Amino acid sequence: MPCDGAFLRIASLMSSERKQYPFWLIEPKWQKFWDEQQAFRAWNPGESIPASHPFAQRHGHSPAQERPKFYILDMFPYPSGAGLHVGHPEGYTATDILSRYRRALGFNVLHPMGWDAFGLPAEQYAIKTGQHPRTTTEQNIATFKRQIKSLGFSYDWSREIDTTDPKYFKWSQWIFLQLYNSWFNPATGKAEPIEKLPYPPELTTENENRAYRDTKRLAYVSDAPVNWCPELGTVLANEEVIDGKSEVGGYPVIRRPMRQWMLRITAFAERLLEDLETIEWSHSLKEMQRNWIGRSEGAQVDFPVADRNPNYKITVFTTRPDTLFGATYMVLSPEHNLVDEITTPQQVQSVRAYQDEVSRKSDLERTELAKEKTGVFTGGYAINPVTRQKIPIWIADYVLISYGTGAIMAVPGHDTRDLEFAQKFNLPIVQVVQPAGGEDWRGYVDDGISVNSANPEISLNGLPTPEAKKKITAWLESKGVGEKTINYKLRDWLFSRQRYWGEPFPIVWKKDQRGELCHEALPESALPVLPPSLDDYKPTPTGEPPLARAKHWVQLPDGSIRETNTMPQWAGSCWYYLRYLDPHNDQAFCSPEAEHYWMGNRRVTHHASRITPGVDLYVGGTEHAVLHLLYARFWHKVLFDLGHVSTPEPFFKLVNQGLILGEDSQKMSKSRGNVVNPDDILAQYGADAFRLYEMFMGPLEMVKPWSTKGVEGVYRFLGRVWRLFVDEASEVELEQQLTTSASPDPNLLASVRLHSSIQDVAPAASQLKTLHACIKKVTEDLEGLRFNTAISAMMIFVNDAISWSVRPRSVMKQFLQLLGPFAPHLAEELFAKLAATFNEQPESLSYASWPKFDPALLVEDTLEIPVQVNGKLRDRIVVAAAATEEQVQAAACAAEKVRPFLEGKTVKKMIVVPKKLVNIVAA
RNA sequence: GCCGGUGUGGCGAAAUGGCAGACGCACAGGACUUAAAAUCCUGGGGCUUUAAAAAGCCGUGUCGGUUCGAGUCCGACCACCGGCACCA
Repeated sequence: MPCDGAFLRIASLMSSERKQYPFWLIEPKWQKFWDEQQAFRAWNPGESIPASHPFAQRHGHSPAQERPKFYILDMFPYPSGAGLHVGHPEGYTATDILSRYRRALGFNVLHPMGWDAFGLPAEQYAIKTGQHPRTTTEQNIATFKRQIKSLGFSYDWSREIDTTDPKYFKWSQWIFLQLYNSWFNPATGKAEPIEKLPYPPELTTENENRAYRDTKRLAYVSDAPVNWCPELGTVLANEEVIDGKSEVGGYPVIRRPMRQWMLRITAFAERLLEDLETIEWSHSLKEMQRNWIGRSEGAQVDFPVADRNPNYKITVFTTRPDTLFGATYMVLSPEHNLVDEITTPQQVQSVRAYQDEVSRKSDLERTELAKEKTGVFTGGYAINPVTRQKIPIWIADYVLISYGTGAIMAVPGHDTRDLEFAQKFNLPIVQVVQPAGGEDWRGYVDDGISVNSANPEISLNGLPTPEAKKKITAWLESKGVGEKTINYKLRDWLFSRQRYWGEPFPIVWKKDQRGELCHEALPESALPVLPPSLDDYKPTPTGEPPLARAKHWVQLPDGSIRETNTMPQWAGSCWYYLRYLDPHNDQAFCSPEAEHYWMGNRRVTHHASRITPGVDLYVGGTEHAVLHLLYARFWHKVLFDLGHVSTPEPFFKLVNQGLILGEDSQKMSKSRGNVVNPDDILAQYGADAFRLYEMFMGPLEMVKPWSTKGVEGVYRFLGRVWRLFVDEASEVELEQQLTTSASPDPNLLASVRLHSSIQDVAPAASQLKTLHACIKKVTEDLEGLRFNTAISAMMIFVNDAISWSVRPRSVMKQFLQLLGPFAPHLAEELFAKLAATFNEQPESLSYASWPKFDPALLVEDTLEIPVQVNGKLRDRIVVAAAATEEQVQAAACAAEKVRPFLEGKTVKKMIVVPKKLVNIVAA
């Protein structure tokens, strides 16, 4: 495919359509210039800055760490074979504009880019074609990088990272070891080194200690049922399964017990929830995280099993302990481990049959498709601890083993699901809550007043639900049969995958004295653990990872064997923002100095004390709301507890860019044929127009449809800017030269002369007003991330300035500074031309200090003020800006079109909003 | 079902409680041109009255409220988009 930039530019040059301005000469010229100059290199503490670098020229020789920092981050892309789509540059343009703006304000800006390159698509492609994933990954990265570079983003490419680079994933593995070698201390609420773990006194042998230790690690091995996707040949995390299908590819997922690595994210549930208060994320995103964590407050209650050894008890979790008197039966999940104990001989057959039937159902069949409740009676009974009645124990698949305790007390009177079940199976339904509004109590699930809820020791009758909950919980606690509990929906993170293209675990398995397999961490010196080379990357049907095929790699000389699972794609993206801080450090994932400077805080923080900003601004799509963003927060907190980072949260402010839809307002997809290829747009209109259009479409966070006509609009605007600055005759000459010259030579741009109206004269008051209104609007809008209205402010400036017969150089120069962050190539070109024409010291626009607006210049002498009568606009009056309220009132009443509306009426009141409006209330 | 977001011209959109529709697209008219493209200028919410200038009325999803004044604040509802969902 001839998708080379130069080729496309020549092709577009030859097309009949006349171009607005020679962007195809300007854009590569400045991209090359920035590259050669390393213009956007961010400086770490202690680094010496070459005197020739524009940062040094602007800020002198003072060390970088004395400048305020600004860390502005994009979600790094997965370099797919399809190349960049128009959604990527939306966020990237926004952050680029802000990076350039912050540099102009004098900040030391860290704005890096990298590649999240481990993952399934590369591996599947490898299986299909037989190429090593490394090869395709490198090709894809090269394409992405070329496309991203052609947009002129001001990334510090010296910090580029690639998660598949052993120099990078060495530290992903290192962080895994930190998790492995830590435990969560509930007393301190923090991750602590595993060496500090206290052992219960009853453990005596080292084997017992080891087994205990292994159950406490933040990275642990579990045999619980997991989401297995046969089609992908791997297990998946809960977060990667949507409606019972794999997020990638949409293949069926079944539950199956497998020995897997888990990360103890649940220990951090409360902190992950609480700390959302300390960061500036969108309301909806925080809500999604809260939802996923799914905290609910309630009580655990023990129900003794009747007619059995009293040690048998069923523990349930309920958010409605106040309805305990209404619990008329119990339901266990079919997988619950007490089912076998409880089931009576008569019921064994039907229970087994049901368990068997359920186990064959996918999650989708168990939930979405199941309209009718199913279940069977176990034959066993439990004792309701408050009514002392025997209540039947059922099993049913509407009770999930993975939530709460895997068992419920059923209160059919006040729970929709229990009611449905009870009606189907003729189980007793009693009322224990009286609705406040007199509705039917059956199936009433909201708060009300407790009724029928008393035994000789306790009565809830007459109490509103919240008080009834408190009272019964306290009573249960006093009896030792229950306690207040907080339950989370969040499950521990399934962290291993049966894949080739991922980080190997730094873990080996050995046999202990008794011949049992146990795991052991490799020492740090063994890192990075490189994956073996394989001929066959295909998953195995048994679920054994493909790495197991590399026999020599798996077997170590001392007889131990390597862990053959690999880490999920999220591992690399969990901490990449930290590696950017110090990407070439081979002694640590990042130096403490770099971490303190870039993640630390020089500004004053607001409310709670623990807050430090971390990444100042993070921009990316919502699709990572509960995956990457939750996992990264979790890892960051562990690193924080262990003293490796200085902030509890990684990303202080986070903005989601909205999805860009196709021209037909539908999601872009190949099948719909509405996909816009950035390369095409770039070839036709140039990078500056592309960037500007993506920002002009509407607010960053909104979902919005693409319009190629809209690109033409901003492209015309850039053409107007060009013509505002350059001499038309000299441009015609350039065009003629271009038609004769074989290859486009950027040096030809030198022949373009500045427009003769641009002169070194003092600006008129009206010109200054136009300029300063623009400075004010653009500055304020950049602070508020309102790129679309900032651009319209610049359009207003140009629409005005184009009619000026004299264009004062100082005004035009400041306008270019405003334009710079948005359309950097064009602005640099004109900025340089301006300097050259007036023999000014050439200055890099990238580091020129941001213009300041002067409010005094915006003050008007006279004002046009609308006059309303009874809230309806009737006329406008012109008054002196200094006019008193009385004068304004008099002028308003005297206005020609106002008088007819006052005739025969008395003026009751007059509202005068200074400099804004007059409203006359008359009756 | 629960949670969140969004509803403004033909379209993308803009408006610290104070002139609704800035800016742009599309469209229409004009200038330039042999012509077209490009460019430049002008005009566009709806309805009614008028030959016209002009004037009046209506208008920000629907209904109601607060206010001198509501796209904006409050209450109820409707539609669309996104997330979660047999979560006890």
